[in-house]
Amino acid sequence: MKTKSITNDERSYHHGNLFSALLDAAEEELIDHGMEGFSLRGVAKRAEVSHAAPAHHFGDANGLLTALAARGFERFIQRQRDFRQRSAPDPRAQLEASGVGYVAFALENPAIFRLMFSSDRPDFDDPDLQRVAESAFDELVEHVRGVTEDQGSPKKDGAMMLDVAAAWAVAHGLADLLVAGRLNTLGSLAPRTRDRRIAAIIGRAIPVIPNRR
Amino acid sequence: MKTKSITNDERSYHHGNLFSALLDAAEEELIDHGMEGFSLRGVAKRAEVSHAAPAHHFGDANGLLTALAARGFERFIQRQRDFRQRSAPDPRAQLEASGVGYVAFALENPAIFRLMFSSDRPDFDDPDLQRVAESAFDELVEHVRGVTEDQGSPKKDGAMMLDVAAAWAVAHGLADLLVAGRLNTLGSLAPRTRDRRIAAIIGRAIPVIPNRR
DNA sequence: GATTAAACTTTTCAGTGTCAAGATTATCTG
DNA sequence: CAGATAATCTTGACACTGAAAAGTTTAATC
Repeated sequence: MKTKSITNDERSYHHGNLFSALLDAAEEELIDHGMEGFSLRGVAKRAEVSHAAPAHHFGDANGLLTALAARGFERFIQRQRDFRQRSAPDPRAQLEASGVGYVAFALENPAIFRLMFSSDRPDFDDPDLQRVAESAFDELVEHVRGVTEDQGSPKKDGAMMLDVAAAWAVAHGLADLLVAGRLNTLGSLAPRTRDRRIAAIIGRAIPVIPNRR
Repeated sequence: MKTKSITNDERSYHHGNLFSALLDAAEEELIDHGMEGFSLRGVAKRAEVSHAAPAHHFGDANGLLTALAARGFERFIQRQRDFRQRSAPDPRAQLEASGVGYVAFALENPAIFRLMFSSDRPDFDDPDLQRVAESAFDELVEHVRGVTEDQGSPKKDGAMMLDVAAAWAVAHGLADLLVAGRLNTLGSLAPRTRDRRIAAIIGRAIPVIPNRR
């Protein structure tokens, strides 16, 4: 009956696109209060909807966070592509650009990044989340392969795995430590010089000279 | 009056050493239920004490977690020392051993590790926690310096900072990804070979040949 | 245009962290 | 060795949380 006439025509009993509205609200809630103070009821209040409304779309609170993490991974992938496009086309520059994008995403979205990598709450058995998380991993592997093949020495799978682990670990370590505010010698630098240092560090992950060991 | 005679003579009104008993209980709680399902009342129940008892020793729940994180850092430092002692004495081996110890601690104490590095709850302005966390950082810096000085090329502070960031980032990245179960190509290896790979990766962080760039 | 399904609300419940007030024991002072 | 005082722990209350159940409103379908 009483269609609360908000500025816009929206807001009848059925919200229309509560699903994405709740994701937005959840992201804000996470940014404002952190994982610690995250509250499903707070999210519902933000979306101007009853506290039980989210359940219908996401099951429970962790379901909402799972969907939010999945959306995070999509943007995460996209951000790395952005950095690659603006970079030189040679494989090594491309890999380093991916890493800089990895870290940039983390610094731009610390709450989401932590949700994606340092939380028990998202359900990584969820098909959507699993698919998009794997896809992020696959792109990394592809760019590592690009570098090693470019260096003329096609490696067998074991050595390849070592390179992937090394590249991923540096990028992730930098991102996680910077987000936690633990690497301020790097973090307090101006963005441009900071990104140059990050690229340099990531470059070390895959040695130019074929390592013996 | 009624001293409930437990097997031991303990358990009067005053517990005696509730402080450390609560830390132990909190650690178990964290291991069993994760940061997600951590409950102060659950901790109190484990220590067979009323739900408000922890407050007197730790203020609030985050205070308890702060103290737990601090104890974690002490063990963290100790674990790295263990690995160093069993390793060759040359600077590079010492640094790599530190890194392997870093990762080993994380894999042995995933819940505590996450509390130390990926949680908002501990208060890093707390003097105790801050001191011990800095001390962990200092040892790392010292061993990085050891490697670079050993290579004959004494670097100025900027380059030194880069080396520290690189070494820390790889170790931390490996630890965090392994704990999250995201690096199973590495994580599913037998411990000994796994540790060899980890040492190799960490070694890359500080290039043998002075990098130009 | 009636029936069915989907979207959302209201109510309720057990569990949480924190605070205030009370009970018990240890410690310190004379 | 008392008597006071402080430290330690318990009890009870409160506002808040996530989830489940049942009810209400709108959309979709036949």
